[in-house]
Amino acid sequence: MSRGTVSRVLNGGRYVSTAALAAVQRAVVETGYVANSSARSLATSRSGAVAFVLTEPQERLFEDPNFHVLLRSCTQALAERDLVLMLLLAGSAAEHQRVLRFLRGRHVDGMLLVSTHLGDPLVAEASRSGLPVVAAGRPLGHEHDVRSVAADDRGGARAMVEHLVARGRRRVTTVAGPQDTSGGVERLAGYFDVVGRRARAVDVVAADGWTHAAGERAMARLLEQVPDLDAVFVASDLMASGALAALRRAGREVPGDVAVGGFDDSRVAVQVDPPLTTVRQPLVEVGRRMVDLLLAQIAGEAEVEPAVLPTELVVRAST
Amino acid sequence: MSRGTVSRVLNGGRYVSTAALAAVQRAVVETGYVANSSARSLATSRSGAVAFVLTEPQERLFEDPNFHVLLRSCTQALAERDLVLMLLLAGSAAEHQRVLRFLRGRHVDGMLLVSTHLGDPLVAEASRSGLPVVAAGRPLGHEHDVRSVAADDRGGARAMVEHLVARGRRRVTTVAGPQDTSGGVERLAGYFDVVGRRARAVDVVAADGWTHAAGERAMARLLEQVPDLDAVFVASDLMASGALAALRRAGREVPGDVAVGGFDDSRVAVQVDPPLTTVRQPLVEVGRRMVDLLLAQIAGEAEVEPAVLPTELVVRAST
DNA sequence: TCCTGATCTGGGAGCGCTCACACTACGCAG
DNA sequence: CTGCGTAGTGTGAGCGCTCCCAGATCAGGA
Repeated sequence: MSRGTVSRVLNGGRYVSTAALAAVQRAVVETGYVANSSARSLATSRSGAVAFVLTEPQERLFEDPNFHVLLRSCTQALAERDLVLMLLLAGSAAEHQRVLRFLRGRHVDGMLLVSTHLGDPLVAEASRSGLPVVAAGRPLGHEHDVRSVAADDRGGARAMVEHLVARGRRRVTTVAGPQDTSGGVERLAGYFDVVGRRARAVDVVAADGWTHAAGERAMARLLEQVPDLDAVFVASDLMASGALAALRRAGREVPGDVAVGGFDDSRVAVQVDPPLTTVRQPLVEVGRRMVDLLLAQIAGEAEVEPAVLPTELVVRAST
Repeated sequence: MSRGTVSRVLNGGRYVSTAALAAVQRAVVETGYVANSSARSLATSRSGAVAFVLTEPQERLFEDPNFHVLLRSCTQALAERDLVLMLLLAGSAAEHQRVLRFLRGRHVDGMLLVSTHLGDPLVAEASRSGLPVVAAGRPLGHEHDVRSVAADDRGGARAMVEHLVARGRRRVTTVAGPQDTSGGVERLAGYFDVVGRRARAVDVVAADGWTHAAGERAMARLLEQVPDLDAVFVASDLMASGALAALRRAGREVPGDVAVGGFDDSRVAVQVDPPLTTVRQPLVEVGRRMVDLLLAQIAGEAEVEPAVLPTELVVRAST
């Protein structure tokens, strides 16, 4: 039995007699043989691993459940294709350098880029390196050279604001997300789509982060600027939980005095009181599609159309 | 300039002249050379990667912030030593098989085992395989053959129950965690340490999961069994947030009617209303120590003493 | 002067695979 | 009977490193 035959069996078994195939398979089971991955990588120049790169400072990562849903969904989708996920953090400058060195070392076959900000140098470097890359969310400033998968942020925001208006609310305000991220920009655009000419500058406060605390701060400021507001669309559930805290502290009833709408339909939406009306983002699907796009790119397929997945309004007690 | 010299420079530079060293370093910078990791792995039979294995069904992973703190801390600690973390899920039987095959293929130099249950076959396999392994939390049934790092669950629980008693509460009950996990068992033991002879069977309800929903269910049952309870120690913050919901639904004021103590000091502790008195688990430190122990084991050091890290009572408004 | 040991360099061997190609055997059409 | 295509097998080469040994150079002591 030659090495070549064994290798053929292990890689799909074309041009192998049934006798040889059975013999090899039996031997594999008996000896518990597992191919050495480094040797295989060296010979094929494919590592079987994909990097999942988080460009985000500590606080958000600790807090935001969205990342974890995405992380899990990507891990699973990769595992189904016998690929493994390597988790890389690129929050600080030092980490950033390490990630770049790592990618250049061709440890991985591709890269999933999560939560990028406008001007993030990693996006530019990634697109320049020639390594297959797929971003979660529209990569601001690199829409044309980096493939991406995103939820329909703008459409979802529009649906939410329309819902608030349909509930009879007169003064619909918004706590927007950070404006250097695609989610922040798009969801605010959706708000303006509906509010249109009636929009006033004071009705909008952009939070300085996607966190609970940032949502609380932004809501407090919004209450100062617009004391008679009766509805607020908050650009994420986590920020909305902070907004609820600010409203409670100000003595406003939800939804009696103020209707609150969130975004994401993450688990915090049902853990707060009252449960949040929100916009469901199909994050599990986003993860799967990211993996699909990445594998297509690794295989050399040339599709560049970014994927945009539909969102869905989920009505609960807060509006 | 020979390959040998270059290799020597790249690996610490013993027995290299300063001239050669400078020349190689310059060349590396100029050409942007990065060593190929598969080739290096093949030659050294070290992969530079460590597996982070989650043995847990979907729901908990989505919910519990503890995992993410641990995940991040391990990722960071590994990165500082130029190692990379591979995330593996072993929730279902199929995933389980894949993980085993993966480990046997020597893709990784070691394994961090998180959230194991009593009777988990992965623990047995891991300890048998000879691959360096460190578990988070005492690995029930394998305390002597698998190294571990854990917080002082029992001591922390004791401090919390003592605190409730010191607050003048007469009927201190507990929502315990699942009894097939070390956290569940140890924290309940800490409760009994304080309550001692006065303990009654009806005062204890073990939840069937570590989730918000499980905490809510368990609390509802506890209220049925002990209508006059005036304090409850809940074995995790996430479950405590569920317990708060159940108490609110039953019309009980917190902390007026019922004092509620949690465990973990995760971010949910400060996001619920009222903020939870809880027990801080040094999870970041746990992650670092796990990595330390694992690297020591990989290096062949023989220490087997499991690490137990101190906890700390954090008093907030719920008690 | 010669020997010894320390420092440094070069190159062969080998890590465990896959790939490409040469080769055999065999069936079937011309 | 010859030629040709196809299924199946064996083998050399090579992926890009590290390890190890042989050899060169040089300083310092006998």
